[in-house]
Amino acid sequence: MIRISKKVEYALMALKFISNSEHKLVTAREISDKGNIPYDLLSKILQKLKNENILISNQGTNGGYSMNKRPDEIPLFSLMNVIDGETAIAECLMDNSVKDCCLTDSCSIKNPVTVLQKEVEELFKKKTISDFV
Amino acid sequence: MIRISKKVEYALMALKFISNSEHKLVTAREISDKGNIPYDLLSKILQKLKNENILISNQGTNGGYSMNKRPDEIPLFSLMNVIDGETAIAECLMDNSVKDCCLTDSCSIKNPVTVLQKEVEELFKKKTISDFV
DNA sequence: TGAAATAGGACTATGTTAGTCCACATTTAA
DNA sequence: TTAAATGTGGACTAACATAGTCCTATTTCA
Ligand code: FES
Ligand code: FES
Repeated sequence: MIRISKKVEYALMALKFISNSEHKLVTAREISDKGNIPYDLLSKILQKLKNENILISNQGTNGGYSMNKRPDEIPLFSLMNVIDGETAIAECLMDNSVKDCCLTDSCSIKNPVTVLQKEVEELFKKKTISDFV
Repeated sequence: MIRISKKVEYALMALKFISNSEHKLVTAREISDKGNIPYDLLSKILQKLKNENILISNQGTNGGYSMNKRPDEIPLFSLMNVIDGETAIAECLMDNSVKDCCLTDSCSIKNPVTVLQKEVEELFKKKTISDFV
Protein backbone atom coordinates (compact mmCIF):
# COMPACT_ATOMS: atom_id res chain seq x y z
CA MET A 1 0.00 0.00 0.00
CA ILE A 2 1.13 3.46 -0.80
CA ARG A 3 0.46 6.08 1.73
CA ILE A 4 1.24 9.21 3.61
CA SER A 5 1.58 8.36 7.25
CA LYS A 6 -0.58 9.96 9.89
CA LYS A 7 2.51 11.68 11.20
CA VAL A 8 3.17 13.32 7.87
CA GLU A 9 -0.45 14.30 7.64
CA TYR A 10 -0.24 15.85 11.10
CA ALA A 11 2.93 17.65 10.06
CA LEU A 12 1.19 19.07 7.01
CA MET A 13 -1.75 20.21 9.07
CA ALA A 14 0.55 21.81 11.61
CA LEU A 15 2.62 23.58 8.98
CA LYS A 16 -0.52 24.87 7.38
CA PHE A 17 -1.78 26.14 10.70
CA ILE A 18 1.49 27.82 11.58
CA SER A 19 1.87 29.33 8.12
CA ASN A 20 -1.55 30.85 8.36
CA SER A 21 -0.76 32.47 11.70
CA GLU A 22 1.97 34.77 10.48
CA HIS A 23 3.78 36.86 13.04
CA LYS A 24 2.49 35.13 16.10
CA LEU A 25 3.76 32.08 17.90
CA VAL A 26 1.59 29.02 17.84
CA THR A 27 1.65 26.45 20.59
CA ALA A 28 1.51 22.72 20.15
CA ARG A 29 -1.56 22.67 22.34
CA GLU A 30 -3.33 25.06 20.05
CA ILE A 31 -2.62 23.02 16.94
CA SER A 32 -3.55 19.84 18.74
CA ASP A 33 -6.88 21.26 19.86
CA LYS A 34 -7.86 22.89 16.61
CA GLY A 35 -6.75 19.97 14.48
CA ASN A 36 -7.88 17.12 16.65
CA ILE A 37 -4.37 15.72 16.80
CA PRO A 38 -2.96 13.74 19.76
CA TYR A 39 -0.90 16.24 21.70
CA ASP A 40 2.09 14.08 22.57
CA LEU A 41 2.46 12.76 19.10
CA LEU A 42 2.21 16.22 17.61
CA SER A 43 4.87 17.48 20.01
CA LYS A 44 7.33 14.93 18.73
CA ILE A 45 6.60 15.92 15.18
CA LEU A 46 7.07 19.60 15.85
CA GLN A 47 10.32 18.85 17.64
CA LYS A 48 11.61 17.04 14.60
CA LEU A 49 10.62 19.90 12.35
CA LYS A 50 12.44 22.25 14.66
CA ASN A 51 15.56 20.09 14.65
CA GLU A 52 15.50 20.18 10.86
CA ASN A 53 15.24 23.96 10.94
CA ILE A 54 11.84 23.96 9.35
CA LEU A 55 10.37 25.54 12.45
CA ILE A 56 11.73 27.84 15.12
CA SER A 57 10.73 27.10 18.67
CA ASN A 58 10.55 29.26 21.73
CA GLN A 59 10.39 27.59 25.08
CA GLY A 60 8.80 28.85 28.21
CA THR A 61 5.67 30.78 28.92
CA ASN A 62 4.32 32.49 25.81
CA GLY A 63 6.53 30.20 23.79
CA GLY A 64 5.52 28.35 20.69
CA TYR A 65 6.50 27.69 17.13
CA SER A 66 6.94 29.77 14.03
CA MET A 67 8.08 29.05 10.49
CA ASN A 68 11.76 29.11 9.66
CA LYS A 69 11.27 28.53 5.94
CA ARG A 70 8.74 29.50 3.37
CA PRO A 71 6.31 26.71 2.55
CA ASP A 72 7.56 26.60 -1.02
CA GLU A 73 11.05 25.92 0.27
CA ILE A 74 9.97 22.64 1.86
CA PRO A 75 9.47 19.79 -0.57
CA LEU A 76 7.00 17.15 0.53
CA PHE A 77 9.72 14.62 -0.14
CA SER A 78 12.04 15.97 2.51
CA LEU A 79 9.21 16.44 4.96
CA MET A 80 8.44 12.76 4.63
CA ASN A 81 12.07 11.88 5.12
CA VAL A 82 12.30 14.04 8.19
CA ILE A 83 9.21 12.56 9.76
CA ASP A 84 9.30 8.92 8.75
CA GLY A 85 12.91 8.52 7.80
CA GLU A 86 14.32 7.04 4.65
CA THR A 87 11.68 6.66 1.98
CA ALA A 88 11.97 4.21 -0.87
CA ILE A 89 9.52 2.45 -3.06
CA ALA A 90 11.02 -0.96 -2.41
CA GLU A 91 12.95 -2.22 0.55
CA CYS A 92 16.12 -3.03 -1.30
CA LEU A 93 16.40 0.50 -2.67
CA MET A 94 16.83 2.09 0.70
CA ASP A 95 20.28 3.33 1.56
CA ASN A 96 20.21 1.79 4.98
CA SER A 97 19.15 -1.52 3.53
CA VAL A 98 22.17 -3.35 4.81
CA LYS A 99 19.78 -5.94 6.09
CA ASP A 100 20.45 -7.73 2.89
CA CYS A 101 17.32 -8.39 0.98
CA CYS A 102 17.46 -12.08 0.11
CA LEU A 103 16.66 -11.07 -3.42
CA THR A 104 19.57 -8.73 -3.81
CA ASP A 105 21.15 -11.00 -6.35
CA SER A 106 18.22 -12.81 -7.85
CA CYS A 107 15.96 -9.82 -8.31
CA SER A 108 15.00 -9.60 -11.94
CA ILE A 109 13.18 -6.32 -11.80
CA LYS A 110 15.48 -4.04 -9.91
CA ASN A 111 16.11 -1.73 -12.85
CA PRO A 112 12.54 -0.90 -13.70
CA VAL A 113 11.73 -0.57 -10.02
CA THR A 114 14.56 1.90 -9.69
CA VAL A 115 13.15 3.91 -12.57
CA LEU A 116 9.77 4.00 -10.91
CA GLN A 117 11.39 5.05 -7.67
CA LYS A 118 12.94 8.01 -9.47
CA GLU A 119 9.60 9.02 -10.93
CA VAL A 120 7.80 8.88 -7.61
CA GLU A 121 10.60 10.83 -5.96
CA GLU A 122 10.32 13.41 -8.71
CA LEU A 123 6.63 13.84 -7.98
CA PHE A 124 7.14 14.18 -4.25
CA LYS A 125 10.02 16.56 -4.70
CA LYS A 126 8.03 18.87 -6.92
CA LYS A 127 5.24 19.10 -4.38
CA THR A 128 6.00 21.55 -1.64
CA ILE A 129 4.23 22.52 1.50
CA SER A 130 2.82 25.52 -0.33
CA ASP A 131 0.61 23.05 -2.20
CA PHE A 132 -0.98 22.18 1.12
CA VAL A 133 -1.33 25.64 2.57
CA MET B 1 6.76 5.27 3.85
CA ILE B 2 5.88 4.69 0.28
CA ARG B 3 6.54 1.30 -1.08
CA ILE B 4 5.84 -1.61 -3.29
CA SER B 5 5.16 -4.60 -1.09
CA LYS B 6 7.18 -7.76 -1.33
CA LYS B 7 4.10 -9.48 -2.67
CA VAL B 8 3.81 -7.05 -5.54
CA GLU B 9 7.50 -7.41 -6.19
CA TYR B 10 7.10 -11.19 -6.29
CA ALA B 11 4.15 -10.80 -8.62
CA LEU B 12 6.20 -8.64 -10.96
CA MET B 13 9.03 -11.14 -10.96
CA ALA B 14 6.63 -13.98 -11.62
CA LEU B 15 4.89 -12.18 -14.44
CA LYS B 16 8.22 -11.38 -15.99
CA PHE B 17 9.28 -14.98 -15.73
CA ILE B 18 6.07 -16.30 -17.22
CA SER B 19 6.05 -13.70 -19.99
CA ASN B 20 9.53 -14.69 -20.99
CA SER B 21 8.58 -18.35 -21.23
CA GLU B 22 6.08 -18.00 -24.04
CA HIS B 23 4.23 -21.10 -25.10
CA LYS B 24 5.18 -23.28 -22.22
CA LEU B 25 3.58 -23.66 -18.84
CA VAL B 26 5.56 -22.49 -15.86
CA THR B 27 5.12 -24.00 -12.43
CA ALA B 28 5.05 -22.12 -9.17
CA ARG B 29 7.94 -24.27 -8.00
CA GLU B 30 10.03 -23.20 -10.93
CA ILE B 31 9.44 -19.51 -10.35
CA SER B 32 10.03 -19.95 -6.66
CA ASP B 33 13.35 -21.70 -7.22
CA LYS B 34 14.69 -19.41 -9.90
CA GLY B 35 13.55 -16.25 -8.19
CA ASN B 36 14.35 -17.18 -4.62
CA ILE B 37 10.76 -16.57 -3.59
CA PRO B 38 9.02 -18.42 -0.73
CA TYR B 39 6.96 -21.09 -2.42
CA ASP B 40 3.78 -20.90 -0.36
CA LEU B 41 3.62 -17.17 -0.54
CA LEU B 42 4.18 -17.19 -4.26
CA SER B 43 1.41 -19.75 -4.72
CA LYS B 44 -1.09 -17.44 -3.10
CA ILE B 45 -0.03 -14.62 -5.33
CA LEU B 46 -0.32 -16.68 -8.49
CA GLN B 47 -3.74 -17.84 -7.39
CA LYS B 48 -4.89 -14.28 -7.01
CA LEU B 49 -3.56 -13.41 -10.44
CA LYS B 50 -5.42 -16.37 -11.83
CA ASN B 51 -8.64 -15.35 -10.13
CA GLU B 52 -8.28 -11.93 -11.69
CA ASN B 53 -7.80 -13.49 -15.11
CA ILE B 54 -4.29 -12.22 -15.43
CA LEU B 55 -2.98 -15.76 -15.53
CA ILE B 56 -4.39 -19.06 -16.73
CA SER B 57 -3.72 -22.06 -14.56
CA ASN B 58 -3.63 -25.75 -15.35
CA GLN B 59 -3.80 -28.16 -12.50
CA GLY B 60 -2.33 -31.61 -12.32
CA THR B 61 0.87 -33.17 -13.51
CA ASN B 62 2.54 -31.04 -16.15
CA GLY B 63 0.31 -28.20 -15.06
CA GLY B 64 1.40 -24.66 -14.48
CA TYR B 65 0.63 -21.09 -15.34
CA SER B 66 0.56 -19.05 -18.50
CA MET B 67 -0.33 -15.46 -19.31
CA ASN B 68 -3.92 -14.54 -20.02
CA LYS B 69 -3.20 -10.91 -20.90
CA ARG B 70 -0.42 -9.08 -22.59
CA PRO B 71 1.91 -7.35 -20.14
CA ASP B 72 0.95 -3.96 -21.54
CA GLU B 73 -2.67 -4.69 -20.71
CA ILE B 74 -1.91 -4.91 -17.00
CA PRO B 75 -1.40 -1.56 -15.28
CA LEU B 76 0.81 -1.65 -12.23
CA PHE B 77 -1.98 0.10 -10.40
CA SER B 78 -4.42 -2.74 -10.80
CA LEU B 79 -1.78 -5.31 -10.03
CA MET B 80 -1.20 -3.59 -6.73
CA ASN B 81 -4.90 -3.50 -6.04
CA VAL B 82 -5.24 -7.16 -6.84
CA ILE B 83 -2.38 -8.18 -4.60
CA ASP B 84 -2.62 -5.81 -1.68
CA GLY B 85 -6.15 -4.58 -1.97
CA GLU B 86 -7.38 -1.02 -1.96
CA THR B 87 -4.57 1.45 -2.47
CA ALA B 88 -4.74 5.04 -1.32
CA ILE B 89 -2.23 7.60 -0.34
CA ALA B 90 -3.95 8.44 2.91
CA GLU B 91 -6.18 6.36 5.08
CA CYS B 92 -9.22 8.55 4.81
CA LEU B 93 -9.19 8.43 1.03
CA MET B 94 -9.83 4.74 0.84
CA ASP B 95 -13.26 3.66 -0.28
CA ASN B 96 -13.59 1.11 2.47
CA SER B 97 -12.60 3.67 5.05
CA VAL B 98 -15.80 3.42 6.99
CA LYS B 99 -13.65 3.14 10.07
CA ASP B 100 -14.13 6.82 10.38
CA CYS B 101 -10.89 8.66 10.55
CA CYS B 102 -11.14 10.92 13.56
CA LEU B 103 -10.01 13.72 11.33
CA THR B 104 -12.74 13.31 8.79
CA ASP B 105 -14.19 16.63 9.77
CA SER B 106 -11.24 18.55 11.07
CA CYS B 107 -8.79 17.66 8.34
CA SER B 108 -7.53 20.84 6.78
CA ILE B 109 -5.55 19.30 3.97
CA LYS B 110 -7.89 16.80 2.43
CA ASN B 111 -8.14 18.62 -0.88
CA PRO B 112 -4.46 18.85 -1.69
CA VAL B 113 -3.96 15.30 -0.49
CA THR B 114 -6.67 14.19 -2.86
CA VAL B 115 -4.92 15.95 -5.70
CA LEU B 116 -1.70 14.20 -4.86
CA GLN B 117 -3.54 10.90 -4.69
CA LYS B 118 -4.75 11.47 -8.23
CA GLU B 119 -1.27 12.21 -9.45
CA VAL B 120 0.24 9.13 -7.89
CA GLU B 121 -2.57 7.02 -9.26
CA GLU B 122 -1.94 8.48 -12.67
CA LEU B 123 1.69 7.45 -12.49
CA PHE B 124 0.91 3.91 -11.39
CA LYS B 125 -1.80 3.54 -13.99
CA LYS B 126 0.50 4.56 -16.79
CA LYS B 127 3.08 2.00 -15.79
CA THR B 128 2.25 -1.46 -17.02
CA ILE B 129 3.83 -4.82 -16.54
CA SER B 130 5.54 -4.38 -19.89
CA ASP B 131 7.74 -1.82 -18.16
CA PHE B 132 9.00 -4.59 -15.94
CA VAL B 133 9.43 -7.30 -18.51
C1' DT C 1 8.70 30.37 42.80
C1' DG C 2 5.35 28.40 39.87
C1' DA C 3 2.90 28.13 35.64
C1' DA C 4 3.34 27.60 30.72
C1' DA C 5 5.63 25.97 27.38
C1' DT C 6 9.13 22.92 24.60
C1' DA C 7 12.46 18.53 24.79
C1' DG C 8 12.92 14.00 24.64
C1' DG C 9 13.39 9.02 26.30
C1' DA C 10 10.85 4.86 27.04
C1' DC C 11 7.08 2.33 26.60
C1' DT C 12 2.57 0.10 24.74
C1' DA C 13 -1.07 -0.91 21.51
C1' DT C 14 -2.52 -1.82 17.16
C1' DG C 15 -2.37 -3.05 12.56
C1' DT C 16 0.02 -4.67 8.39
C1' DT C 17 3.01 -7.46 5.91
C1' DA C 18 5.46 -11.50 5.25
C1' DG C 19 5.74 -16.06 5.74
C1' DT C 20 4.24 -20.94 7.15
C1' DC C 21 1.43 -25.06 7.61
C1' DC C 22 -1.86 -28.18 6.35
C1' DA C 23 -5.62 -30.56 4.08
C1' DC C 24 -7.71 -30.90 -0.31
C1' DA C 25 -8.77 -31.06 -5.55
C1' DT C 26 -7.35 -32.03 -10.21
C1' DT C 27 -4.75 -34.04 -13.80
C1' DT C 28 -1.70 -37.13 -15.95
C1' DA C 29 1.46 -40.89 -16.44
C1' DA C 30 2.81 -45.31 -15.17
C1' DT D 1 -6.36 -47.52 -10.80
C1' DT D 2 -3.09 -45.60 -8.21
C1' DA D 3 0.75 -42.42 -7.24
C1' DA D 4 2.96 -38.30 -8.20
C1' DA D 5 2.78 -33.65 -9.67
C1' DT D 6 0.54 -29.82 -9.56
C1' DG D 7 -2.78 -25.97 -8.24
C1' DT D 8 -6.49 -24.29 -4.32
C1' DG D 9 -7.43 -22.25 -0.33
C1' DG D 10 -8.16 -21.63 4.77
C1' DA D 11 -5.96 -20.80 9.12
C1' DC D 12 -2.29 -19.61 11.58
C1' DT D 13 2.16 -17.27 13.27
C1' DA D 14 6.10 -14.18 13.20
C1' DA D 15 8.12 -9.99 12.37
C1' DC D 16 7.83 -5.36 11.75
C1' DA D 17 6.04 -0.58 11.32
C1' DT D 18 2.93 2.85 12.77
C1' DA D 19 0.33 5.29 16.01
C1' DG D 20 -0.22 6.67 20.37
C1' DT D 21 0.90 7.24 25.53
C1' DC D 22 3.40 8.33 29.74
C1' DC D 23 6.58 10.44 32.36
C1' DT D 24 10.32 13.40 33.57
C1' DA D 25 13.29 17.09 32.29
C1' DT D 26 14.37 21.96 30.87
C1' DT D 27 13.51 26.73 29.68
C1' DT D 28 11.25 31.07 30.16
C1' DC D 29 8.52 34.56 32.01
C1' DA D 30 5.63 37.00 35.26
S1 FES E 1 15.04 -6.84 -4.59
FE1 FES E 1 14.38 -4.79 -4.72
S2 FES E 1 13.48 -4.39 -6.63
FE2 FES E 1 13.79 -6.50 -6.33
S1 FES F 1 -8.05 13.02 7.14
FE1 FES F 1 -7.26 12.29 5.26
S2 FES F 1 -6.21 13.85 4.23
FE2 FES F 1 -6.65 14.41 6.24
